[in-house]
Amino acid sequence: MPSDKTISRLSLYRRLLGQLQEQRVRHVYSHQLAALAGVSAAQARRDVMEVGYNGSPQHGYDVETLAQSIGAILDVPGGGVEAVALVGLGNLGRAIVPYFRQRHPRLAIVATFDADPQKTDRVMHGTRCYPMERLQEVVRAQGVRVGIIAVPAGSAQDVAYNLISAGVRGILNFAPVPLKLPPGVYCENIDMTVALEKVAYFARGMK
Amino acid sequence: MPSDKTISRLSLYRRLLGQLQEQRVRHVYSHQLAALAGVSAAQARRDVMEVGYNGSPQHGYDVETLAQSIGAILDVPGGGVEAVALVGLGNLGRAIVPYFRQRHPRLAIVATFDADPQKTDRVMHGTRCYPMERLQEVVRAQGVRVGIIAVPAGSAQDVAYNLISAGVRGILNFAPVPLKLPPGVYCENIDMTVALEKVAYFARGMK
DNA sequence: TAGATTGTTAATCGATTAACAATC
DNA sequence: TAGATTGTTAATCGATTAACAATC
Repeated sequence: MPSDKTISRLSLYRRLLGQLQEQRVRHVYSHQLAALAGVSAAQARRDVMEVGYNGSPQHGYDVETLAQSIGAILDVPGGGVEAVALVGLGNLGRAIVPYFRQRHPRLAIVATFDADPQKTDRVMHGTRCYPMERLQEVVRAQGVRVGIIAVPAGSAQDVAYNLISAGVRGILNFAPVPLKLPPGVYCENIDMTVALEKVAYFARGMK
Repeated sequence: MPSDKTISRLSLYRRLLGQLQEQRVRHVYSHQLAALAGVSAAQARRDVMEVGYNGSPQHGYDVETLAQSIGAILDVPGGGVEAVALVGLGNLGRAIVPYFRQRHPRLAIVATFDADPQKTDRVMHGTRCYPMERLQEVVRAQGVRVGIIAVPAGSAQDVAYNLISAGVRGILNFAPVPLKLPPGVYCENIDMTVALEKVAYFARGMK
C-alpha cells in the first residue's frame, strides 16, 4: 500500500495531466511532471513507478495512459461514484458543497447534516440537508463510507462517533480538534487556523 | 529554528491549553498533553522543550506559563496584531473571513480582493473588498506580510507574484495548484480536493 | 548509433521514538 | 523518602535523494 504522501502526489499528478490533455500534449518526461508538481524528478519517477505503468526512454510517459493508470489506483473500481456525507453547514460547510461539486464529479456529496432546524429539510446546491438525528439512518441507507466534518470543535468527536457507527471509514476533519478514532478508520485533518498561524510564524522569519 | 511540524503542534498545544485554562486546570503532564493532541508523549516532551520553559517532575507543566511561552514563539513580538490579506471572494473566500475572525483575533484579515466588480468596494464581515488592481498598493500601505490565496487555479500564480512584489513573505494557498515561489517566501498549501481524494482512497482499503 | 530517460538500488537525511539518569 | 515525571541522548524508522546500469 502506497504511503499517504504518495497518494497525495498521485492525485496532484492526475490533475496536472488533465490540464495537459486539454492542451493535447502526448508525452511528458519525469522532470517535466516534477516541475509542474513542485517535487524532485526522483520523487516523480518513484511515484509513477507505483502505478505500474511503464514509460519508455524515448518518449517518457504517455499522458493519457498515465492518467488512466493513476485513476485505476485512486478511483472507486468499476467507474462508479463515491458517496460522501458532509456534517455541519456553517460558513465553511456551505462553501464546501459547491467547491467539491465543481471539482470532483466522482466524489459526490449526497447528503448534508446540521443541528440547526432552520437549515434542515431543505435542498442546497442540489443536496438535501437532514437533521442531525437522522445521520446514522441516512448514512447507512446511502452506503456512505466517507464523511466530512465541518462542525464546531465541541461536537466533532460525537459526530465522528456517529459517522463511524453508521459505516464511515474515512473522515476529512475541518474541526480544529484532533479526533480519537478506532483502528480501521482513516482521518485527514485540515486545521486552517494552525496553517495560518504557521504561515505567519515563518513569514516573520523571512528577510 | 523549529521545523514546520513542530510549529503546527505548538499551535495546537496552545489552543488545547486554552481550553484547559477555561476549566481552571493548573498543571498538565506531558502524557496528558500528548493524549489531547493525539501525539506520543515523547513528541510532546520534545516540543515543550523547544519553547524553553521548564516543567518540574512534581507538577509537570504550569498550564498558563506554558501557554505564554508558546505565545512568545508563535505571536508577533510586542503583543500586536498581524495584518493578513485575502485574495478571492468565491464560496471559499467568503467562508474564510468569518472563520478566522472568530478563531484568531491576533491574525486579522484587514483587506480582501476580488476581480469581480460586483464584489469590490463593499464591506463584508467588517473587511473592505478592493478591486484586484489595487492589490499591491493596499498591501504595501497596510504593511501586510501574510496572504491567503483563494482564487481559481488559473490566476493563483499571478496573485502570488503580486502579493510577493508588495512585500508578502508568507502565503496560505487554497488554489489547487502548486505555486512557483522565490526563496524567502514561505508557503503552505491546503488542497481540499487532494485531501478528500486521499480519504476516499484509504477508506476503501479499510475493513 | 548516440544520448536522454527510465527502472532500481544504495546512501542520505530528518523526524520520531525508546531509553535512562537526573530531579523534585 | 519513593516514585512519577522531566530533560536529553542514542536507536529506530521512514521517506527522499543520489547514482547508475539498462533501455529504446
